Order: sequence, then C-alpha cells, then structure tokens
Amino acid sequence: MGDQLKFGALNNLFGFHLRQAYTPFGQAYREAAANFELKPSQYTVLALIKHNPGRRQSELAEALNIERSNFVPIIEALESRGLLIREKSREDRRSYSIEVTPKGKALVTKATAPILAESDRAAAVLSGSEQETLRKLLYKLYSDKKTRPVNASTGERLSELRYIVIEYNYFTT
Amino acid sequence: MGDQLKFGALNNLFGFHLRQAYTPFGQAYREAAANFELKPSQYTVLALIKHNPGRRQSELAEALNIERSNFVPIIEALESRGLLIREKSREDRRSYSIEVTPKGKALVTKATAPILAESDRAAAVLSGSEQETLRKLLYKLYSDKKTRPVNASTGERLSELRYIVIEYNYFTT
DNA sequence: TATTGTTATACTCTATAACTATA
DNA sequence: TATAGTTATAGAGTATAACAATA
Repeated sequence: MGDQLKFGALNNLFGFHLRQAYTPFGQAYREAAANFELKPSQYTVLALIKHNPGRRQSELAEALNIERSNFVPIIEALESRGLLIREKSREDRRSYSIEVTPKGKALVTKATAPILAESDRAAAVLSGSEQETLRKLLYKLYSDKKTRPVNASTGERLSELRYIVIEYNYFTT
Repeated sequence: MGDQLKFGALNNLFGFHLRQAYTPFGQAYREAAANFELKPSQYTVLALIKHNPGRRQSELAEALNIERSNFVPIIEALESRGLLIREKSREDRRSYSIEVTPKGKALVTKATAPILAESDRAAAVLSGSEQETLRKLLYKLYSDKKTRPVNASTGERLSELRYIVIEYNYFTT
C-alpha cells in the first residue's frame, strides 16, 4: 500500500533535501536535549559559549544564524537558571561579555555525550567517511556568505554570517 | 572585533550542521515562493502532488515528513485557491484522492524556474559534483528509517518515512 | 479495533520594526 | 549616525491528543 513517490522538481531543491534530512535529526536532538531541561537552541548556545567565553551576544547570534532579537530569550532563560553570566563590557558598555558558569559547564559536559550518541545513531546509515564528507560539504555551504539571500533593495546580504573555525582539517580533500 | 569562533562539541552534531545549512536555503526558498503567494510548504506539497496524482493525504504527508494534522491546513489553503481538488476515494471512503488542477499545474510550472534558480545561486559555492554528492548523502540519510527517533515506550520508530524514488542514479558512486 | 482525515492547542523557531543606551 | 541589546508581535513549522466516519 503506497508505492513510492517521485520528487520531480523537488529533486533539484537543496532547501527541500536539507529540510527532509534535518527533520529527524531535529526530533532526535530535541528529545535528547529535553532530558536535561534544554531546548536544542539552548544546548547549542550554551555549548558555543562554553567554547568561546567572553564574546558579545551579537557575535554569538550571528555565528548561529539567529536574529539578535531572538537570541535574547535564549540567553535570559540560561542566565536565570545560573548556567551563564553576563557582564557589562568595560571597553564598550553597550555590550555584554558572556561566560558559562561552572554549573553550566557541568551541564554541557553531562548532556553532550547522550546528545552526540543520539546524533550518531541517526547518522549511522552513513559510513564514517561519508559522514566526514557530508560535514565538509555542509560546512562549505553555510560558511560562504554568497549562500545568503540578497536584499532586493540594497543588494546586501541579509545578514552576515561570521566565518567560523572548524577544528578539523575540512578542506584538504 | 569578531575573531572566528570554535564549534567544539557542536562539530559532531549533524543536527547542528543541517540546521545551519538549512537556514539560508529556507530563507531563499521562502522569498522565492512568496513571489507566487506560496509558502515553502505549499509549493512543496503542490509540486509533490503534481508529480504523484491520486494519492491519499497521509501518503503525501508521510513522504514529506509532515504530521497528518499539520497537513490539513496546507491542503485546505491550496484547495480554496483552486490549485488542487480532493475526491472521496471509491475504494476507501475514509480517504481522499488528490490531484492538482490545471491552474495549479500552471502555477507550479511558473514558480519552479525562479525557485530553482534561487536554490542554485545559494548552492553555487559547491561544484556540480559536490552538489551531486551532497544530494546523494542527504537522500541516503533521510530515506533510511533508522534515522528516525525511537519511541521510548514502544520501541517503534515515531513515524514511518515512506521510501521515495529518486529519478537520478544516486547510488552508483 | 485500527485508520483517515479533522479540530484544537501549545510549543519552537523565525522575521520585522521600533525603542534605549551607548558609541 | 551607527551599533548592542531589548521589546513586542506576527508568522511558519511542529507535536500531541482526541474526535467522527469508515474500515
């Protein structure tokens, strides 16, 4: 019941394939993070700040491709739980310098293994080298500013994506 | 001012990379579809039905990884604009058989080229063979049922993803 | 009993504009 | 004037439970 369907024009739409692939990972991510009272966005932000202490909110938000305005409630939720602290920057008193507290670090440490395990399980259909290739191609895709849509009136990219260092040797194919 | 950031543990989270890559494509998709008064989900559904006439809603929803309940308003919006028609199935009077109207077909035909052009522009940082590899890996990832999360109580996959035929020769690496 | 489609509801993420305080 | 962070609000997608009609 229910033969296979054809994608037709959708085959050539990367947005479609990316969403199809993201959906199950997002579900797995959400369930794994929920065990630690964290939304995916909250775990992501906490982990990013842990690895990059002392950054401004807007730097962090841009790196994650999240609007600054949407970043505020994420930070607030984490701060109110004592998982991170904000300090007015001395150099620029408009901005905050953010760090993860010991409690926050402990939570990231505790949550990371099961979250990665769930991700690995979902990705297990791909071999190790296929996973490496996929990561490499995805990173290449989203780290390039040309990927971003253009504002029709100004011709500017809608928001700049800060380049982010990948620890691995991604581009030595 | 804005050195590069490190991803740390996020590097190994496919859900993270997929979301990062999806975000700009989703924006581009949304803007391109909006020129035809269509949300991305609506264009996707319309294109899928055009290529697979006469299917039941639940088949289509499962193929797109959309909950049946969330599929209803998408179908209703398209039907109310005269872009598709539903008919009670004779074999199973619980279900509907769905087809795209001539008006709907014309809209898909008109919208497809600019939507694909926007996708191609966003993907242009990858070479043709890299794009082919990426598509292949993404399809392999989401077409496998093992990718889906498991229901903790029953041990069942949360929802079955119907296998979908890709017209291209994806698996002849 | 199970499935198809539906309704209702809540949650997560995203987009946009306007405001404040600092620069 | 411009930027960092904030507030408010709307939109889009997703998840869950329960229901009627039909199998």
